[in-house]
Amino acid sequence: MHRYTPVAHIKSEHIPRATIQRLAVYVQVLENLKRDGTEVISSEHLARICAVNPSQIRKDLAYFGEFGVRGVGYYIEDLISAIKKSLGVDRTWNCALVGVGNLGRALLRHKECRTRGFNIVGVFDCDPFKIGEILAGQEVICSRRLVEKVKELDIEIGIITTPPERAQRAANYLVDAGIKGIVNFAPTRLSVPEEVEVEYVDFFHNFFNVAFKITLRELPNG
Amino acid sequence: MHRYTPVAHIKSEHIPRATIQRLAVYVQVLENLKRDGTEVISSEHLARICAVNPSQIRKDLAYFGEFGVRGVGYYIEDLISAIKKSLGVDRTWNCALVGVGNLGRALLRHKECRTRGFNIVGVFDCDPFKIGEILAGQEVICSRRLVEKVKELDIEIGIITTPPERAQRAANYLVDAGIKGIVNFAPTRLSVPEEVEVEYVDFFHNFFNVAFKITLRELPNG
DNA sequence: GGCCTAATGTGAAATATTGGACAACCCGGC
DNA sequence: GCCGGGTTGTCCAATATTTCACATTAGGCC
Ligand SMILES: NC(=O)c1ccc[n+]([C@@H]2O[C@H](COP(=O)([O-])OP(=O)(O)OC[C@H]3O[C@@H](n4cnc5c(N)ncnc54)[C@H](O)[C@@H]3O)[C@@H](O)[C@H]2O)c1
Ligand SMILES: NC(=O)c1ccc[n+]([C@@H]2O[C@H](COP(=O)([O-])OP(=O)(O)OC[C@H]3O[C@@H](n4cnc5c(N)ncnc54)[C@H](O)[C@@H]3O)[C@@H](O)[C@H]2O)c1
Repeated sequence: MHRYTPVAHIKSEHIPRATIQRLAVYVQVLENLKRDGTEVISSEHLARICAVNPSQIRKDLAYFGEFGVRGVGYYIEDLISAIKKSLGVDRTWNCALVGVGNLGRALLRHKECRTRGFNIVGVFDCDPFKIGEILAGQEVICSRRLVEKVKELDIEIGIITTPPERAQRAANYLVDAGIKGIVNFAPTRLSVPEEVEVEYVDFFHNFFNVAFKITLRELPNG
Repeated sequence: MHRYTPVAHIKSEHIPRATIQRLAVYVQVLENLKRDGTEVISSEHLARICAVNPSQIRKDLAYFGEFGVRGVGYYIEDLISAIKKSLGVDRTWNCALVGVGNLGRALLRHKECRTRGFNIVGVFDCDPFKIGEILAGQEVICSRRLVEKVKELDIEIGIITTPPERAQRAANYLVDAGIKGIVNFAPTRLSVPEEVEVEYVDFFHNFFNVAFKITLRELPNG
């Protein structure tokens, strides 16, 4: 029927958001396993670690191709490559960081951004005292110069770490500069044209989740 | 049939995780609207801002009670209180921060943790050079003293911001101390007893999502 | 007080996601 | 080359979630 394809990149019509989320988890777990020297893993074993159902994993992978070997399992190294390629993170994405405060600095110093393929190549702020400062080897640039710099540095993704009341303005600059996607750490919804992809990061959501789950447990009926 | 209950806290049997996620978004948006002086909002208007379906919002709220006024909409202040109460964040949760590196410091300095109800009352690290240091008014304590301190300070939630290879150890300390929930920022899955709630925070998942969505768009078929 | 408008709360239909079962098939041993 | 154990890929049933449609009801106006 169909040929065996070691590392395919076949796309099904629509992929659930939840699948993408889980694929990111699988990569994380697989990279840790690889570091520990494991070479092959079954969907059942991976499922136990990720606390999901084994067929869930196989189904998630099936959206993109056939990466396993029947009777054996998945070769971890190959699987990591295959998932990364499927997600579009088998390459480097140039990013602009807008807003150099506590969080922006923590991100800049975080080497893993680069190793995971998100390379911060431009650092912007509007505070005249910060402009010109060198951080992690990068000069802080005035955010008005975003349009010019985004083109020059071939930036595709903008990271917003300004205070919330400034986030929309930062987004506007990024949109004007022709950015393709925005990762917004400020706790505000942004309004951007339809062709720009926005992801909101808010770890208070995670705190809320824990609080809620604890509260539920402590309810009379468990 | 049923009485009108201004701020109820009625629980349906099972609430989708996605609903909790969205409720957190609603709170964020509502608090911004409140700050701008808006007092009443309809599900339709809120839905537009959050980019969801209006009946989705009404259904999400219906899990917990009836918070709106027919023909009018929702009184924002009341709705915020109602959602917070429903999620279990209408109170303060005492938290322990384990691991005082780049990210840990950024969190400590972030005043919003407190205003959102998550109060970091204990700061722990295993590095002898960091123990004793004062950060944001808090003394860094040796993580071996977690058991003792968690009881003393009435801590219920642990925040892990250690390097990934140390995260499991930090989790073990927290579990031994009788913590109820863990928010783990290290990119590793943890193994903890069934009665401890764990939430994983990894903003690379958000970066992956953006990358994936951009990649999809640029595919031949759009 | 009754009527009209507007927006909620909700049951039922549509859709999406997950889990279970099993045929297909790889690999090593004989 | 064939056989048996083991694990994938996939179809289908079960379940969960989202959306629709509308009856219901609050509030303002006459
Ligand atoms: N610090 C944390 O741990 C943390 C956690 C969660 C969310 N956040 C969110 O991340 C954002 C940043 O937090 P922070 O603690 O780093 O704040 P911060 O005040 O330390 O830093 C904000 C930076 O943005 C710059 N800025 C303001 N307006 C700008 C503009 N228009 N263009 C470019 N730069 C601009 C400021 O000059 C400043 O350097 C906030 O929205 C905050 O709510 C922070
Ligand atoms: N910095 C970021 O922006 C960022 C972003 C995403 C994820 N993370 C993750 O967050 C974690 C922390 O990142 P970081 O940049 O702050 O790292 P870091 O190395 O700056 O800090 C880690 C801290 O943990 C302490 N520590 C180590 N083992 C410990 C133990 N057993 N008990 C208590 N403390 C211990 C260390 O002494 C150090 O102070 C990492 O797992 C990282 O992958 C960081």
